[in-house]
Amino acid sequence: MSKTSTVFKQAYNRCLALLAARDCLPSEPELCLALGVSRTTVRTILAHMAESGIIRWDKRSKVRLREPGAGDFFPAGETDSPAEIIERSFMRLLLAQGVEPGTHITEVELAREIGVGTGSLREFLIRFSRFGLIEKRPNGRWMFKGFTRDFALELTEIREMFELRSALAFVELGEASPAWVALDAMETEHVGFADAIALRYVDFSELDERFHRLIHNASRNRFIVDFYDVIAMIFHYHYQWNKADGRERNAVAVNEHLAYIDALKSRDRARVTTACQAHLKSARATLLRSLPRTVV
Amino acid sequence: MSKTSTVFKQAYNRCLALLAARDCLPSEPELCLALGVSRTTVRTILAHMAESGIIRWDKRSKVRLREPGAGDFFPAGETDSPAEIIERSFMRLLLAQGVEPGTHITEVELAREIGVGTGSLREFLIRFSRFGLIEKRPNGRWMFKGFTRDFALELTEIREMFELRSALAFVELGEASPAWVALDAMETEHVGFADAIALRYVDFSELDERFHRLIHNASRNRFIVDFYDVIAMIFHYHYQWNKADGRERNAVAVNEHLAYIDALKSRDRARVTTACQAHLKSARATLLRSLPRTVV
DNA sequence: AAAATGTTTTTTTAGGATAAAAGACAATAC
DNA sequence: GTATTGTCTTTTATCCTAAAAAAACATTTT
Repeated sequence: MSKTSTVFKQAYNRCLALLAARDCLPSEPELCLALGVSRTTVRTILAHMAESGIIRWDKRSKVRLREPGAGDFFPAGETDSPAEIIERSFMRLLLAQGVEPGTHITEVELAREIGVGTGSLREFLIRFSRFGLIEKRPNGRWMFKGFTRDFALELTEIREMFELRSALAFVELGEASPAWVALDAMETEHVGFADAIALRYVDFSELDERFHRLIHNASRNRFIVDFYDVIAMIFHYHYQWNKADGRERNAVAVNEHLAYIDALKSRDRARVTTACQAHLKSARATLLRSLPRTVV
Repeated sequence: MSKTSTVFKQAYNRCLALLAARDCLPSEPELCLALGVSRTTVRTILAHMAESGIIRWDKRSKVRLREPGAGDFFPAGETDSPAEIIERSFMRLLLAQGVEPGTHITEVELAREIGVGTGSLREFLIRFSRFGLIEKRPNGRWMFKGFTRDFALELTEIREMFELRSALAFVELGEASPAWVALDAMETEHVGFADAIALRYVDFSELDERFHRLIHNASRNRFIVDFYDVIAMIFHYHYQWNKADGRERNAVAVNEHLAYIDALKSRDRARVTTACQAHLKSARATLLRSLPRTVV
């Protein structure tokens, strides 16, 4: 097979949504900007819409013939790129399903199971191997190390080491650093969350990630910043499938963050150390508590 | 094209070397063991040797007909796997040639330059990106960040953090741990090096790597252990092309290692901290001193 | 003349084809 | 009966190719 047409399908769906609010479409270059794709793709979309009888397309006139229905959209499964499909399927396998540590698997087998080409899968596995959850074995085999208690402990050990160092580097930032402004903005966001926590608790993980990234950036060390990718991905997927006591957990985290922000603003290294360690300790406890039951 | 036959060519050369000392070859399974390849490959080698008139092969008899000459061996360039060629070419480009920070390059271009398929190259680049020296850009482009002073400082910052922690973990290892035995063996090796340093100073980098890996392993943290891969690769290639004052540098390092080993054996955390930091500080200085002249 | 459209060329991507290498099983020799 | 060889099947690594998407160029419309 050849390259998948997810760019086209996604843009097509977005274009249909766009059409719902208007009775004709703008010029091709304008559509390129609006949809974020090339003109080639825009023209493919227009041709497809004309063929489906949604618009009449003749040169510059692109008139809507009928209201686009639910059946005109490409289904959700088709609009995902192989990379997205792989990441989701793989993380589900790893975190939600909980693969036994030590399980071996071949690329071809996994590719067939997920329904993608071996090339895309291999690329993902190589990229993913730096997360320390899989290992390349001779003869193109991969070993799942499992999302174990050991993994969680090793991950949090590095996280605590890096974040404390970053937090202390944060304190040393000059008065003029934009990070202080960003920190203030985040404090406000956190306060907002504390009020509406019950309603929007799922969105908190996004704010959480931004908050910790802001701190890690203060280290001005690419290895520390990059390492947060590992943490962010694990937490993102892990919490997505373990929402059990998310509400209470996030309420606690918001308060810890606020104390942490307060400490940072005080520029007091001892206070920062205390607040940072307190928050990371509770984050570690949460992670450990929600480990898959199958592992020791 | 298809899979390269580097396994065959390498094994063929090794088999020729084997034949020089004997007048006939052993059984196929024995050759498999001796050469570390499958019987399929062994049989391909035997067939090739028979065709070249080096041996007469009939069932179990594999009699040498003539002394293998220099022309019978596959040339050095053909026996390297694409992965090896890529790694070497790329590191030369990066460290020896010194690419300007911010240089962009496409996969196809680089693949053509090195003379390998884009697939192999892409695989390498993805794996290599975790070293923090390159970055993937949209549209299959890659950006070289350059082997700059900043990179060296960021790298050594993490190294020092990780190694000190590992060294202190080493001290806590139980009396029965095999690491202590390994440490003793290494001490002996180091003493040997101190005597013959002038002759074998190039081999020291191998011992150096094993020594530091032994310490890092004590951390029992996969992220710390894995990170040493980055350091080892950088140092390996970097020193390979900057042998200027290798002799003196290694003499100093051997002595620092001996002091470091002594401190570890004393189980005295303060002494370990001092010895570890002293050695890492001088390693950092050496690295900084030998940075490409082109960068600031 | 400026902007849009029509057409062609280049680049990217994902998957597959193919030879290399490994492995499995059957047949044979010692 | 065990070790070795002959033959066949499976798996792997690499490169190639088709389609998708972007980009460039030419033409037309307002």
